[in-house]
Amino acid sequence: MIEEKGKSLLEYISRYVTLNEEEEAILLSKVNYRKYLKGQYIVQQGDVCKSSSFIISGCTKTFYVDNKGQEHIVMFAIEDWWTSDIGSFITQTPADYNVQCLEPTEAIQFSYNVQEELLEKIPKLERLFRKMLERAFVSSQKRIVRNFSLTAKERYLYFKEQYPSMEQRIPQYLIASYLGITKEFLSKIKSQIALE
Amino acid sequence: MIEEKGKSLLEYISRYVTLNEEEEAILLSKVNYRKYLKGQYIVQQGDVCKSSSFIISGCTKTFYVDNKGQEHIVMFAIEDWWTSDIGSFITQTPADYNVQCLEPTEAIQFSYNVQEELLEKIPKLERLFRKMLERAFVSSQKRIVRNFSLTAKERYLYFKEQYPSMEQRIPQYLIASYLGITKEFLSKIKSQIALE
DNA sequence: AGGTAATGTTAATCTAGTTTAACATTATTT
DNA sequence: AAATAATGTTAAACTAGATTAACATTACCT
Repeated sequence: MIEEKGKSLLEYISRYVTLNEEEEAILLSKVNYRKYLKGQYIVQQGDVCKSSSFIISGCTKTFYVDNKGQEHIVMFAIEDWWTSDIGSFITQTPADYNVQCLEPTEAIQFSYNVQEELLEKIPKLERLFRKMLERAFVSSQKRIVRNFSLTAKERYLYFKEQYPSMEQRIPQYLIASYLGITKEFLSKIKSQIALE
Repeated sequence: MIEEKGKSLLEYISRYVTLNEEEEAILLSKVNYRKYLKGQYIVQQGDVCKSSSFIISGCTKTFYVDNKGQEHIVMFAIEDWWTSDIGSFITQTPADYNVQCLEPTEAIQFSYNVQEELLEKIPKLERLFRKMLERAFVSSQKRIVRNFSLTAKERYLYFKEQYPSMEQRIPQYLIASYLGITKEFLSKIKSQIALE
């Protein structure tokens, strides 16, 4: 089961480090395959995030509910993306974010202990995670800059261009939240674009 | 020279991984100590960022000049912080950001090649960089959330509380830029706080 | 197929933060 | 000590985006 499902994960990993067959087998023997229904939570704000998930199929939203009860989308994840509340995962303290499935979602999960164990057995994986984090950090920084230097319309156009497949699958009001604007304003932007 | 200056770096590293004396010596023999005057650039937008810098003393700003000519502060760095344009550094492509010294600044620098070499000789360093990046990524994500869910005043108060020493050393108009507001509006916020 | 919940639109009013511009204060240089 | 540059303040007019509320459309459930 995992062997078959693990294909996309191994393919992903091979972009960063080269594992031999034995190492691949060890890895797949330790991780967990898990299926979620639409609407189910992978992580809940307040719980400790026990594992980080590599998405095989489906789509998730990561969001934060502020003290006024407002939901703010932090990120989306689709096939071949990782998702978790990293802050909670690395410190094993309660999560700030929720990760919820927008579609039926299949994931391969690394529990905290398994990840530690794997890093010990296959030290090459340190390099994998380092490189993944480098990229994640860079794109997070770039997003901060975009949020400051672009208007809402420019941010929307950028999102559309960068993640065309997400634009189709995700409701507009969630995209608005990701962009940091209201759904009404996104609607206005779209109609404005339409008659350009 | 490096031995003496390297103390704070080794201390910093020891918070993440344990190096033996030999490893510490190798590390210090490979890195470079460098002094900058106030106003000098460590990285310039458009150049490839050749090294990443650990600050021993002083203070830097990382900023981005957008296509309207506006400066946007991405981050500040003081003693015991790292700075560089990581995106440029890891891919060895032209930098998006400038890193400029706000004070006379001393730094220990890891060139790209030296970092690669060190990672090979002291694999434990993979773990160090992974852990540093985990923290950097988490705090970057948190900043995105703050920018969405807090008002300008709340963001300013948070900054003051988190980085009291920076608040003293850095001109208000740069802090305003970091917070994503104009200097005039920060001035207004401050006078409003003053008469509360 | 019909009913309900989820998603999307439009428009009026409002507000947090911007812009412009003039002036005040503090450092830095000579 | 004066002159200049850098930093900080105030206030009026303006705008990007929020809020509210009513309505339209689409998807989902039985």
